[in-house]
Amino acid sequence: MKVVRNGEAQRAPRSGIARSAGPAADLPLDTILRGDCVAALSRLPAASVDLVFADPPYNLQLQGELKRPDDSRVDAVDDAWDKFDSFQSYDAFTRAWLLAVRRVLKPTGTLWVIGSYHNIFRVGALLQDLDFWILNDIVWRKTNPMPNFRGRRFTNAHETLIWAARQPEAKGYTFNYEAMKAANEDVQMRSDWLFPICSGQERLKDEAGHKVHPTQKPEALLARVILSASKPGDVVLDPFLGSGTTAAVAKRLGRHFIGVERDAAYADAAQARIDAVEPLPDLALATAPTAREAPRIAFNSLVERGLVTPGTMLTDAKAKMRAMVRADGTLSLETAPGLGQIGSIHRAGALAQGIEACNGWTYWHIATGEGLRPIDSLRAVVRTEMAMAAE
Amino acid sequence: MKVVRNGEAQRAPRSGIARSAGPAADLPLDTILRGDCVAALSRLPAASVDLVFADPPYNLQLQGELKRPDDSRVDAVDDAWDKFDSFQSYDAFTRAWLLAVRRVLKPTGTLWVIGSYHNIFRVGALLQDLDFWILNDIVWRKTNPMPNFRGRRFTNAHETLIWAARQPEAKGYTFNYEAMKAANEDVQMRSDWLFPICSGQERLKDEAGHKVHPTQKPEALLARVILSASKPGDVVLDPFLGSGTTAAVAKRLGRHFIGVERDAAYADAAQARIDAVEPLPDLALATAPTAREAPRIAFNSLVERGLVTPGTMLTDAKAKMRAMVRADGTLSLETAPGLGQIGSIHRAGALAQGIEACNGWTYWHIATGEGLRPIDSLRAVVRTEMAMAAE
DNA sequence: TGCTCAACTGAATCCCGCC
DNA sequence: AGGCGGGATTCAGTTGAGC
Repeated sequence: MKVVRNGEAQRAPRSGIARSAGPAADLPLDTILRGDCVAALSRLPAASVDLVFADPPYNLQLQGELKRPDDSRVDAVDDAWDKFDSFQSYDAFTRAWLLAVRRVLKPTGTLWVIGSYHNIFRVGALLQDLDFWILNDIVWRKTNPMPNFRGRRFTNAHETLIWAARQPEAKGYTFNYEAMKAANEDVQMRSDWLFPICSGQERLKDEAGHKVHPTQKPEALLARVILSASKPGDVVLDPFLGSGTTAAVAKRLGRHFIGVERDAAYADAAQARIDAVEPLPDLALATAPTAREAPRIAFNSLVERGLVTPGTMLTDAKAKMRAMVRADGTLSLETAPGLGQIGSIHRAGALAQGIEACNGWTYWHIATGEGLRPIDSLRAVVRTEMAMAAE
Repeated sequence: MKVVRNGEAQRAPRSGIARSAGPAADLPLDTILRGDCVAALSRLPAASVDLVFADPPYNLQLQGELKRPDDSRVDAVDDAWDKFDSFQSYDAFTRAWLLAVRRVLKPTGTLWVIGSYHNIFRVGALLQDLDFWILNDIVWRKTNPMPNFRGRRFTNAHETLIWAARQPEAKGYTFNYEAMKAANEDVQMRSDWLFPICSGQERLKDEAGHKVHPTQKPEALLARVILSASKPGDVVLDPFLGSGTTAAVAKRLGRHFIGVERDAAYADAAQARIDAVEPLPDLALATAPTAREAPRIAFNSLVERGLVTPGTMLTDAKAKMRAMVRADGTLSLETAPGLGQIGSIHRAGALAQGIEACNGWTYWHIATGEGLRPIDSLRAVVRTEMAMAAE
């Protein structure tokens, strides 16, 4: 399928603050659009949204009354009405809203969809058919799932989320790797997440004490989605807003939201909920400075600043390989025979090990009063100096 | 789509003894059929198999080569059998073997398929299209998955299994509910299972020490599948036998097996492996208990559960050092100058003291009505929740 | 024999900005 | 827009050599 790509998307700055460039002026930011999501999305400018979270109808095939995905009642429920028709119309519905989402997503934008085994396989296959690019499937493990009452199956204790980029080979999508790792005891965040279901105080209830929405998602789940895949100031869209969890969490986390909801009662409850949310202060939001986003420092600038003197010998951590620092910031390998023994700290490190690539900042060490230290520690000094100078 | 149903299917007895009636006389029991699985299955009698476990190619669609941070190359699954021209051709392949499986399944039979996000959505959607009836999707959580080396996604730490009945409203399929519950410390077995990947002694190696099959599954996984969904004496079919895990476990557990494998080297290795298996005595066929998961709690989960609010200030025991809790569960040191003052509770604690490592749980304290308390004291609440969700 | 440590490994759709 | 090159990136576990 040929996909229309939009050229107007803004590029986020490579370094500096993590907050993205401002959203397009004609976006209905921080509002709930009432009505059908495909129609509402078609009125938004193309390539304007950073992150989409979608919690579509699950197409639960309950015995008895059947409803179409658009919630219209099936006129004549007779025996001829078979499941294939139901899947087909669910697929058509899914395809329609996925295409609408694709149009409003920035090229660097990503999409999350949550579902259960009733619908998630269809959604995932359609995502692939429509040329989205799956980045992960995520399992939400419920601490407190509903038990299986009949004892005829395993307790259905999880739901599945799919995280997908707008297109294959998407570069530049947001993934706050360091924040996720730090949030997970300093090991990489995995694809299986553990959260309680939404209950207690968090669960919206009407005056009669009945739950407002049958499938309200926990805020913790949305918080992890939004924190992992967006930056403060980004635009988060939820085409099936329901009780408004996505919008409430986005607001609290300093993101803009756009919600679409066609049920007036849901939209009213969501609006009231969102209004009561107090955004967190900026300081509690700034994403951890990632190594990738840190200002680039050339090794040569260490030489220029006098932190490293030309002629200094660098070694690897075991002091086996040696290289001399030259005045232009390149290294000269001491022991390598033949040609090509001069290059950047990275090339020299790769040559020293006989491998293709190497991070010279961590490979090469310099002798100090307290023993060998990686030259990366000198770069930290420069970075600190620059940060102080900027204030 | 209209699905061809086989009229010759036998009706299983409505109730009765746990051990199934004997298998059909013309079944090639306990053998490996060499060749293409669709062709092999077409030669089996219809409605003759109780349980199918299928581990089809995943269609991984790997692009280039991947290297670890130490520059070593990841030994990827690049075999020809995993390559498909398009999703369309993968779908055609899948549809063909699913239809072949449907024919040989008894009306009470069930099918398991394992896959990853690369293929499982297509398999699941096709199962539904072909009128199978999904009973559960099961998540195999890996204790020791391969990390994400580039830090651009979540660690892909699970695979998905679909458990489906041959047809909707299937009655009389086997689910050993009590055995599963007993194996799970007397609470219902959930849809998320925790197992290590297959390695060590269990992993088949050739004379040169290379793995025989790139994707050998752990026996523990197959044991749970077979113990949950079949009875002793049942016929278990694996259309993609590979290294023979399904057959080996089936034999050990007192089930008959039929394996199909077209690669001669795989089939030879599987045959040798199966020959070495000693079936368990009848009395020992009771299920083995599963180990409980050691609860590991991230500070972030306290934030996600609302036990600690973003913006809260933590201090050390003497209230000298201060740090602010951020929305993603990381801390921001208040007094450290320059960059790099954001990190996990452990990193922040180490930074605050100028030491290499620190247990943030005991270092950081939170103000309560009864004075400062270590944040470790907040973990008990989460531990209780997690213990209930653990296996 | 027992301990330590280095080396190796696993179904993986794994970078990005600048010229 | 394609190529170049700086430089960022890993967890749990097994095996075997060395002491």
